[in-house]
Amino acid sequence: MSSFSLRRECNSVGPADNEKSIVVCGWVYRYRDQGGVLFVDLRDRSGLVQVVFDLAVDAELHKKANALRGEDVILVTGKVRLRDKNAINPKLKTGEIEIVAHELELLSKAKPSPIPLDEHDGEASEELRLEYRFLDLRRKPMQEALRVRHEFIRGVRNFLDNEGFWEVETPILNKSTPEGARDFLVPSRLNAGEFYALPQSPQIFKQLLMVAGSEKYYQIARCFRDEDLRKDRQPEFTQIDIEMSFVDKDMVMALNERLIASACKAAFGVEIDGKPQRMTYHDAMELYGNDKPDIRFGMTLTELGDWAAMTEFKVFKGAAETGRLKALCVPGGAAKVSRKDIDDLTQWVMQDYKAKGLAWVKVGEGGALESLITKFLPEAAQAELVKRTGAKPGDIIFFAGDRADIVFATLSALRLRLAEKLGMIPDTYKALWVVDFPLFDWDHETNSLLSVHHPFTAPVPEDAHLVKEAGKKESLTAEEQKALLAVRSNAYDFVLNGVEIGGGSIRIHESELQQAIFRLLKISDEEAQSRFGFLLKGLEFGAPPHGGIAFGVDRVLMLGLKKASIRDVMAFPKTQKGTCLMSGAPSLVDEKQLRELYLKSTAKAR
RNA sequence: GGGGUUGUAGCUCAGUUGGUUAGAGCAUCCGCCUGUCACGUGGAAGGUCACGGGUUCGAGUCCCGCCAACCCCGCCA
Repeated sequence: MSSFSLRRECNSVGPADNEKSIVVCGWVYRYRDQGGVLFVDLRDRSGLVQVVFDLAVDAELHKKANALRGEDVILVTGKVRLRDKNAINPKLKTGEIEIVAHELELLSKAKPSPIPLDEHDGEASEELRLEYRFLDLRRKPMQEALRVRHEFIRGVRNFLDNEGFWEVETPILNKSTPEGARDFLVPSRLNAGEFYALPQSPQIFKQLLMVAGSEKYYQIARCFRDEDLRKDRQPEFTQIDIEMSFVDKDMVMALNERLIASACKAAFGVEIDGKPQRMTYHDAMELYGNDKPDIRFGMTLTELGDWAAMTEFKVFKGAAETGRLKALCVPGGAAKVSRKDIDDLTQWVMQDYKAKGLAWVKVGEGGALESLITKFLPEAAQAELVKRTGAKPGDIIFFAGDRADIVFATLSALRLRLAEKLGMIPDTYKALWVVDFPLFDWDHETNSLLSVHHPFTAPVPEDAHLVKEAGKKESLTAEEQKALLAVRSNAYDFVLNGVEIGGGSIRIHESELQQAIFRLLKISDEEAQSRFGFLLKGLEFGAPPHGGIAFGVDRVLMLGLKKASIRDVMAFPKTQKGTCLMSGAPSLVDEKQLRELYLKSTAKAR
């Protein structure tokens, strides 16, 4: 029997083990050389325990221990001993005992770590942490993240298993469906010039599993999208992918509320209170300027479209006529937002959100409005403005008047940035469902309709006839097409603290409706057949009504663990340019490999 | 593709108006210390100031370029 079989986890050793001879293994976390006595804090996945090497007990062993350095991997055989009262360390779970070493085996010598692993020595730059990820993952916060991630996914599996779901795997090597995000492509060696695509999500397969009679499917699915990265976006990420048959929207939403509550309880130990509220897309945009609003704080937008006529300000009047005019009232902002801040904010919204400027009004202590534009605001307009925005002395009001999308983007961004700056965002969790998204969007480039979600999303039942009727017509005028922008989709997004963590819909299960949608999206029969003919074919062979959802595991964990990016909840994430600083991926490959794949690079040699 | 921030010892950072030999803490190496627990303590070693140009008598510092990491816009059905 090897000594390993006798091993105890460091954190498991306690007073009950007094006088017992035990084996512990792990990494040298800290060592304290007192001359005649040497202490080693030994770390394994479970935690820390103090090992003592005493010159008086064994001089040879003490000398051997003297050579130990941080991160050396050792095996210690020793006897557990209760510490003296004054030597107890209350900060350590194992602080009441220590292990008097009788044998020491150096299992693996370690070079000095290029990054600090001791929580008290701070954190290296992320660049170095990614290069030495195998060391970074030894640190407590990262170990914790991996553990919680495991608990979360286990919670999901337990819940869905209890609800009768089957976990089914779908292909990673897929057919490319150039729709939505950019595909990662994989060249086919056996089929010259042809490519697989990595799945952006298992969307079509999970629908076909419903056609296949699986009824309740889920998968912890890896998804791939070749788009630019953000702190909450990686080229590969993990989704809880779910699809159910014979359900309506409310059933899907209700199940997922319980799922998220259950998995969060398992992972974070928190009870999520009550049912998340539901908000229409329309309300989310009008009140927050955003389809994924952070509702942990108020500061909602004020409608000023009809108010513009009370002013003598051409900029406002013009905006209200051709676009929208809305305002954001920032409580206490008059003193906290300086002229310099306003200048910076103005430059920011012009640069990033295409705003033409940023008008503002401060409410003085006496209630009088102070601004460069007050001269355009008659008494009555000023009073009405204060009334509508609910502004109090000391507040500042920002205006955005422009094309609707610019107004929403500008004020939404301002709201979030100022709330953060002024410390208005409470440290809580608030979730909501956003529903009644439009089914179509307008593509200004091609002057045609686009899917907001994906083309398999069903309209709400009340609006389905509009789509079917429009689909029957040979051609539609621009007006007829734009009328369809009012059609609502039977979709739902789950939003937590201003982050979209899940989204789904009831799908189209009738091929007639599906074909109408394709016609409206100007996807020809041939094109539809070549791109997703296998789904359309499936829908013709008895497809049950079905719907589902997908949750971003990384994003939920980022929020639950209060991390600044999803990189901190993934074991081996990529940089913003999609590279792996540890492995060096992506990399050049041999000419021979390319030839086998019928590929030739057009990249210019560096 | 665009805007911004950062880059100085192994690590985290300081470095004034452009001016002598670029500093500190931690880590490393050599010592001292028998009850520490982020031990303490004496000493030593450690620098392509990301990289390439330029301005200047003189550049870590100013200018131009470039690379990388990060944040944002575009993009992400």
